[in-house]
Amino acid sequence: MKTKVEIKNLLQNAKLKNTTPRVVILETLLNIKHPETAGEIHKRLKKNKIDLVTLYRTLASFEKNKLVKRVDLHKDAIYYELDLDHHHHIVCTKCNKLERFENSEIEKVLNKIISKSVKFKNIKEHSLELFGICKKCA
Amino acid sequence: MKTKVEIKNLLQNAKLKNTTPRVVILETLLNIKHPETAGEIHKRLKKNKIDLVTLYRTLASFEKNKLVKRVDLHKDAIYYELDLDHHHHIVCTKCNKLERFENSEIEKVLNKIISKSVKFKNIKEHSLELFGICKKCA
DNA sequence: ATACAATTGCAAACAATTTGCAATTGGAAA
DNA sequence: TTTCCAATTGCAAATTGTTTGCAATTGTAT
Repeated sequence: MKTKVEIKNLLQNAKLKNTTPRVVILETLLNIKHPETAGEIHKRLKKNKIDLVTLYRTLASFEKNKLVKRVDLHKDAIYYELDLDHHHHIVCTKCNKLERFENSEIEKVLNKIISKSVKFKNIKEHSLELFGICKKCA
Repeated sequence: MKTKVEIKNLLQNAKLKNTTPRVVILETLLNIKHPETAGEIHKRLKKNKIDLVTLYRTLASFEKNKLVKRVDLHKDAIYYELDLDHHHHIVCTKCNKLERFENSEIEKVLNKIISKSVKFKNIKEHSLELFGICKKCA
């Protein structure tokens, strides 16, 4: 669990004003284990009366500052997640269960790929999600 | 370039009726080099007066039948692409230029990942896109 | 040639996300 | 501290992307 001070630092490093909505949203995101849509995150903010529009704008600025990333789950809305530790997901296309994973080999492969690229010489980010049927559903 | 007969076979294999809109959409998709949104694809269909709704429904059924896949380009709409040959993309976040790539090592890494998984024992599909700044923009 | 389920087009609804603008707020500078 | 200004927020309304309902049409198995 991050302290108030650490949260404040995250904002400061990103050169973002230390406002109540931002702190609350950041605290909330820290409690979420899996990617959620803006609507879902907004429900969690209920008691704090933070406008959905503010949430969208905050997510956008967090995204620009690499605090947050989008995750494509092949659904019809955008899923967001804190991006403090790099990881990926396996998604069950039947029950929507999620499993996180990390993998260091991927980075090596990506480096090889980029060295072969004509138009690019480095990568800033990448997305990788796996889809399948979980053991329970199978 | 695929012939009429091949297109017909693609539909038949997917157990989809061989209708004019589907053939036209499939032909169109075959001519597109990079993922496009439903709106963009629809513009290409102009002369053929195929309804945007039909396109959405067709893309959905093609997707279910693995003829088409969604590609997440971190934009605010869904991008679609024919999925006849497996590949990924590198995206320039500045000028939106795209480069395709294939990589066989990825599959090996994915197999390792799945063998470590608690909840999953195999993967049906995966998405992998890279984001960066292209040489021209850098 | 017929019949029925699958597919289509149109209109309208819906959901997610963005924009405009006036009021409020945080923090740098006095 | 107090002042001041740009950054941020909330509300209302607009926009964009996507889906749904239903009657008319079409493809294919019989």
